[in-house]
Amino acid sequence: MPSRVPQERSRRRPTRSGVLLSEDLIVETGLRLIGEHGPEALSVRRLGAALGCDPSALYRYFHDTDDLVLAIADRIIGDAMAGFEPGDDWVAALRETALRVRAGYLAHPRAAALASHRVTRRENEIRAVETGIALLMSAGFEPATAVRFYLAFIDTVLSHAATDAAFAALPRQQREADQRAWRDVYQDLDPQAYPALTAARGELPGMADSAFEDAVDLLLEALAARAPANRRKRTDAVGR
Amino acid sequence: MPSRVPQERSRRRPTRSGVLLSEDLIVETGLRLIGEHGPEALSVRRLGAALGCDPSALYRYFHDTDDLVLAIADRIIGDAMAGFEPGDDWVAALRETALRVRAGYLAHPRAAALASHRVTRRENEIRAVETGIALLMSAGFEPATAVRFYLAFIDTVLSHAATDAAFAALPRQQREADQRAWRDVYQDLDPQAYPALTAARGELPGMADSAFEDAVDLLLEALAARAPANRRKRTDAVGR
DNA sequence: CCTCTTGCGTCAATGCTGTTGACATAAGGG
DNA sequence: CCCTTATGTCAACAGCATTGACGCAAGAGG
Repeated sequence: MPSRVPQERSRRRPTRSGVLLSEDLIVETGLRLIGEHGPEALSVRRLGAALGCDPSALYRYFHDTDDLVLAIADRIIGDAMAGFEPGDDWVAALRETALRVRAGYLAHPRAAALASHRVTRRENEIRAVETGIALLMSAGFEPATAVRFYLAFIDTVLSHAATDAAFAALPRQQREADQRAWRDVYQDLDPQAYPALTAARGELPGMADSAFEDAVDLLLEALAARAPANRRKRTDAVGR
Repeated sequence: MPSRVPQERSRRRPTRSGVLLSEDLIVETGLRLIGEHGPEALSVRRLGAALGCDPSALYRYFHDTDDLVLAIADRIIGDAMAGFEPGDDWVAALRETALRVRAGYLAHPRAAALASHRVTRRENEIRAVETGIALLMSAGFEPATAVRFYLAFIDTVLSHAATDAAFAALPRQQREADQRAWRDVYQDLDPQAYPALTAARGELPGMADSAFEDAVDLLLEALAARAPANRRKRTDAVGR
């Protein structure tokens, strides 16, 4: 069997039920399936049924299911970063990247649970990596350092976003129970055994909120402090 | 079928191959399977084969496979923080907390990947939160700030640890493909379209490594910079 | 010591899952 | 208009979790 996943398709044939398949349509249907019925609903058989085609037809478009998952992940990235143009302030640009990625994951929490820990190797991700490393190099970091710190930055962003998405993907009951936990369980503790928690008692409900922005801001603060071009403005040393 | 998972067992019968099953033995065998043959080796069939019993016998001990995974995860949690005593240096103490959590997750990635986004509300977690907030208050932070920053810290640690565990939990093929991705795909890019990636080409293989320590160190750096008691030593203002 | 109950290991079956090789049909270039 | 071949379909395989029925034997009661 030669390459089942050709680059371009000139001979598009409708399926028995009349649908014209395409990579985009499959990815969108997969995203919809996951959104409606949870991540476990993404199987070639269900996808085939939802699309009105034989399950094996999908292998004409994706090498295997993992390939499909990566395509879905890359679509989320692309949607999140669509229209993004970094300005002059590299810190602000990285901050917006962080917020956009998080928003993208929260828009598809159940798909994010599946996709958030993967390297997609596809166009949208590559463009995002290019932009991020360029921003850090414009801050004066050497290429090696820029790569390391970009990785630390984007891993923090993706990890937090995945956590927030996983929380958002929980059933309402579990989600609210988790939120109440910080108020209920942590309120009646032995002051002797837990002095710090007792002192901070009134502040604990805030634990239910996401620490995403605090974490990102702290990280960017440390990066700004270490940046050779210390003035938060892009040096344009690397151009564009 | 009445409760297949009784609390106590008085009538223990050896399996056909002579093994006496028990919850502990099953959990240990599961951990061993994962350790020896990778996370994908944990299936009721393989576990049955490894134990020398019919796969369905496991359902006498665990309600379903998720129940089994949680039982395994439960054993992991206690191990990670066992014997931890924070010293005088609050930054070093938080750093060790981070490393311990990550090590505990990485030791048993598949179980960790499943359990890592939940609030346990149990003793070990509460003690860790107490210790962490106490450390930040000893650095001079107000209770409200200490709570916020502890959340940012522990969320970063848990999220990164979950990411690393999720990666380690991938099937071998996908894991190796993800690692190769940075070397293969990102090497032959159009220098015009991707100047930063081209400049950093030689450094990209490092992207396959974990950014955990960089991220934690950057975060602790920012916290130390913001700490009112700026000398990295605990003030003992909060006691303990 | 025998008998009866029932816990628990075993077997077989169900219905999922991904994946692939062979086949048929129609699209569209020459 | 015909021929190549891309692409949708079909059937089959192997592996997965799970469960109901079955029967052996462990251990309690007499």
